[in-house]
Amino acid sequence: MKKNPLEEQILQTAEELFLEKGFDATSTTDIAKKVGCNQALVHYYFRTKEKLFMQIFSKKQEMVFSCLKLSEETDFQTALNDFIDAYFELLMQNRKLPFFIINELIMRDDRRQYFRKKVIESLEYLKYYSAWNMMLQKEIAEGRIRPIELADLTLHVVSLLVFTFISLPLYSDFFKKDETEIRTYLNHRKEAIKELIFNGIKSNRI
Amino acid sequence: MKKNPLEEQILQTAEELFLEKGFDATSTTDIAKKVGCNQALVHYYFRTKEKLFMQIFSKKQEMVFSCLKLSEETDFQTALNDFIDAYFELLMQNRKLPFFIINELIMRDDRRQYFRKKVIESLEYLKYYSAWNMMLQKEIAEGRIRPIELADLTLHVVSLLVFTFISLPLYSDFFKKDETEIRTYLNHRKEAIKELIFNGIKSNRI
DNA sequence: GTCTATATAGTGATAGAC
DNA sequence: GTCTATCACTATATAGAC
Repeated sequence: MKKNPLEEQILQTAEELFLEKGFDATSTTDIAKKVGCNQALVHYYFRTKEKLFMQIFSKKQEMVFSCLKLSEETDFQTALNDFIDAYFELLMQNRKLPFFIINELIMRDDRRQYFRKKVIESLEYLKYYSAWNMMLQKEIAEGRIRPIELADLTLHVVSLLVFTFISLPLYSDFFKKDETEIRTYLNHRKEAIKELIFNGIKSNRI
Repeated sequence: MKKNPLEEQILQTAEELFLEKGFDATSTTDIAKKVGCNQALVHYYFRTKEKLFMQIFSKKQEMVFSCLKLSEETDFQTALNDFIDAYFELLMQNRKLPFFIINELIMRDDRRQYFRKKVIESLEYLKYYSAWNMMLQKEIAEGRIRPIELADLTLHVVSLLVFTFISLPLYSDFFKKDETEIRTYLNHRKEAIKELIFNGIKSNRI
């Protein structure tokens, strides 16, 4: 089913505004104004603001989980390194994604339930989890990584990655950085985070 | 100047609601309803919603910087350990503080400028920064800590601490945890974070 | 100081003309 | 499919009675 170009444009503009300002602070009038049409048209295509939002939210939410696949046939350290690279790349190209998701999940109970349901439905993730865990346990057993829960390690990594992008607007605003400097900063942060993680989990028995 | 008890109650209630739902999602009508008075009274005491909010925001913002003082006469590792303890304690007793501050700073340009100005005004922070940095450089020079920028280390620590509390609503909601379990979880996270940090920066030359 | 009433503006959503 | 007009609602803020 081919979409009307205007419908596409509304969807596109809504995405920009929702990502920029969140659900509450974005009105259908704002969207219409930016598109250059009238506000009724937004409701004609998507009926409610909520339905329009959820199309965007569920798409963005899937991006969050898109990096969990791990390259088989390799060791834990390489897999983790690749994961950090992939996730960082995703976030560099979608800088507002972390705050957008977190904000909506924290602010609204129904979004949180929706998100939770999606996670549980996707049994895939359990599969990935146990694959990761087996690799980690092997490294621990063989004395290359100090004993650590996968859940803890995951939280460490996610904290470091996500907060980098949540705090990015403060960084670029406080220090008046331009796009080139921001890119340099982000690449620097990626390496610093990797260094902390890999040194932090490395067993000192070797 | 003694405050009217109702004025105090409005301020208190506004604080709860702003911390819970943020500026946008809290109306002066909400506040009045929870206090048990009428909406006009909120405006009588504070004139505008913005002025009421800023009283709370600036107070909360100061809390963010309240843990920077470092205990003199000690080594870097101990000082960092104490800092993490102090900050974690502050956040455990003010769990909504991180998201509240971040949310307002990201959503509104004027709040960001206000925050920035406050940071710059407080030259105190520079003093603390160079004190921390001297101690760190000493540890690096003597081979106990691997070379690292203080800015990077600070960002690591803040990321790990702050994200723990930003994501806390998701944790307690997803896994249906009660208050006791949450406390256990938080204490566990604190130790896990310390472990990562201290192992991550420790020089392997010793 | 506390109330009711209201001015003004903005919201999401729909009806109906073209 | 796109528009104008409008409804019902909620918001902040103020005026004025008591």
